[in-house]
Amino acid sequence: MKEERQSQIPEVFLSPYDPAKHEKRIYQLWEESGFFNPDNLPGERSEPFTIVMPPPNANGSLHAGHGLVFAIEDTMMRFERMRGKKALWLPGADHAGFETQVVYEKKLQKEGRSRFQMEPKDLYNEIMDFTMSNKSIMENQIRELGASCDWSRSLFTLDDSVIKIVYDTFKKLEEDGLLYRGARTVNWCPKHQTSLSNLEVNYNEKTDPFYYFQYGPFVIGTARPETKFGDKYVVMHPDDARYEDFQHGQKIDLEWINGPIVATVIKDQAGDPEMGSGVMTITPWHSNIDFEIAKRHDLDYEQIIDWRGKLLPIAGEFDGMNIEEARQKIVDKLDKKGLLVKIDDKYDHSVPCCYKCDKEIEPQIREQWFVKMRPLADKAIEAVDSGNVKFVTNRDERVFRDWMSKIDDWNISRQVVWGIPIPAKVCSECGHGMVDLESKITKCEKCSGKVEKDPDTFDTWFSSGQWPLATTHYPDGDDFKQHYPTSVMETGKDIIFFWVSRMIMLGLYRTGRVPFKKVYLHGMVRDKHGKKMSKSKGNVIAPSEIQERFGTDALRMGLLVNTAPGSDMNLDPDKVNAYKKFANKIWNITRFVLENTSDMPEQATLTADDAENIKAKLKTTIAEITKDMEKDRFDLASEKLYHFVWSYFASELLEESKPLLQSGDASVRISRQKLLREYLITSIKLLHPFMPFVTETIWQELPDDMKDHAVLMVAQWPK
RNA sequence: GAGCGAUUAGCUCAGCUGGUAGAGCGCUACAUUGACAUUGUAGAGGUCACAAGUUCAAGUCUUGUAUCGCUCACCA
Repeated sequence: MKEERQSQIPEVFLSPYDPAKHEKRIYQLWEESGFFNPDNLPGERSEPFTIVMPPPNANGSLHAGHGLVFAIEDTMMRFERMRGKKALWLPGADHAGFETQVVYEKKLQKEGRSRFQMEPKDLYNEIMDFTMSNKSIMENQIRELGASCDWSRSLFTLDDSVIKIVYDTFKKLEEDGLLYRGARTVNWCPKHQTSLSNLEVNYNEKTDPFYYFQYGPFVIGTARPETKFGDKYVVMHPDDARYEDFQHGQKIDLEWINGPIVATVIKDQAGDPEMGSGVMTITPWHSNIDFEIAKRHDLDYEQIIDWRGKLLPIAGEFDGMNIEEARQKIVDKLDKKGLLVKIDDKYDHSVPCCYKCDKEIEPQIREQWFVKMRPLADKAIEAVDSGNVKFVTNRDERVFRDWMSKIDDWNISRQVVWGIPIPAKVCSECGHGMVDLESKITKCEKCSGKVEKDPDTFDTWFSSGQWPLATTHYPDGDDFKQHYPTSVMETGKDIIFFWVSRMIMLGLYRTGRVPFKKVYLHGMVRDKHGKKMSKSKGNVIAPSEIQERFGTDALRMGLLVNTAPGSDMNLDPDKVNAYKKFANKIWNITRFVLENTSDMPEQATLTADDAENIKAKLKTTIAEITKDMEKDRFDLASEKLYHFVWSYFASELLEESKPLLQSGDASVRISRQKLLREYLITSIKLLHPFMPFVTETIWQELPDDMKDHAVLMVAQWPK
């Protein structure tokens, strides 16, 4: 009897579900079906559903965080595709400017080379080769995660069409008076030899000595004696009674590090009477606050520290010395001169550091391109106010508004070769910058001086900020007409400022419309104890490793179940293993149902009891799951499905069916067969967005009369 | 300095609009040629951080306290 039944089911079900045996084949089936491309989808589909994929950096392998990105986005896509929408997921790869260059520099360092000994062109070409080979590895990993994106529309952030849009935006910003080139304080990394945006700077807690020096009649305090050579202005608050005898502009002769100097008294609101003695000297070239004061009073400023972190000739005998090395020597010298008042050893402060190398940032004045953010940010806030962009969590919306309300101008130029060149000329005489898309400008518009091509490249986020325009081919592309604004922007909450906010601002700026209607931000993926994954801690889990052990579906479920939107998730292999078992459970349910329903007649009717069961249990489950998914609660939907399938379908329904399937009453038996098939087909469909591989593998083995389409990916979502 | 979040079973976390607590792993006992050992059944284990308040009713709402974490800003 048993052998007889087994002979009627596909042989594949006789052994446990083995993901490695099916996943590749199934992805190929999808890709060859053409259904990743919305133009090929079956049936009439008018309503678009579009996601622009956050293009992964093409400089390495996918990490666990990417696993979460693709699990969430693919689930969204598959759900909406099955619901009959014109589903388009736009893939891409990011050249990731500075990020990639840093990765490549490390590689060069291992080989005993340095970018500073290379021709920029050679360096660029090497990084291009490196990126291209990583890109194809990465794209295969995206396929392995089951991503149902339209590869025929794939784009790279350095493609010509992308650069064209970026250049047009740059030009338009100039025309609209939103772009300027100016000498301003920038965050300079002495190691990487580039400026960084404020977002690329981390503040590290440090305890340093704090020095008090006699500066003429004043005592000044500083943690950075090495910057003090050029200090010839002494600043105090206008209302500070202790210094009311000193007049603004008053000259004072005093002895300083390298001999006598003339200091000038400046009264400015920035002087904080509470701080130390209430008096400070300023170093405008190496401090933003000091620079602001200098600008207010039209003071001189001079560079003290060079681009490599060494002292300049103004330092006299300290010329050419590293600042770390010079500090103590300068203090010693001032001490010998009797100018050292005291040293406070426990001064806690936070110092700005490069987010990549952790080396201290040296603020420097440098000519850079800046975008005026206020007008762009105001439009973005309006878009949120009017509900044109919605954040899935209120928390994200608050964070967004807060940052937007106090945004600074954006330094978009980088001294990095790996990126989109800035199409501009710079006057070698007056420093004036001119946007020059066609390279036609030969002399300065302002002073008729000689011009040179700007050697810098764009901040990678300036181009990424226009990614929704690029991927939909603004302004004439069909995808732009049909799919912009896109439906959801799903990405990590760590790049809300870097990327999400800039896309909203630049999208609004170019098109007058938001680039996406909804923002879903996921949290970070950590190790099973909630610790950040890092190579140094050795707790990094590669998605591929988990996929090999448990299968892709299990990884996806492990990432999604009970991970509330926006909250961090801890990836525990034991949890993933639970869903590996679950995949096998579905597999065996299918086996049971097929074994017991192969003789079901075509004309099967449900008994009243079974009809009632479907109405009360199956239909309500469909409704609940659908509702959760519509609210982007994939964490709840997946958990409910797990319990519905395992605790109810397998443990209860299947068990209670066993005697009924043996019933002498044919109508009872046949009804039960029909009910089980109904449950199976519905479960497989509901699970498909979450566990696409095992469900499609099963689907392909099911008899045709159970299916509404040959490919589950485009079958109809249950109602 | 400012903002945000968290605090629920041994561990890691859910609990969405308030109705006497759930999952995975772990633990204990029992079962076994059953669709499934990638198993089944049963079970132990929680004054839901603390305090006060609103309410017929609070893990869920309000306020405060403590601890942890994250983000932003910044100092001479």
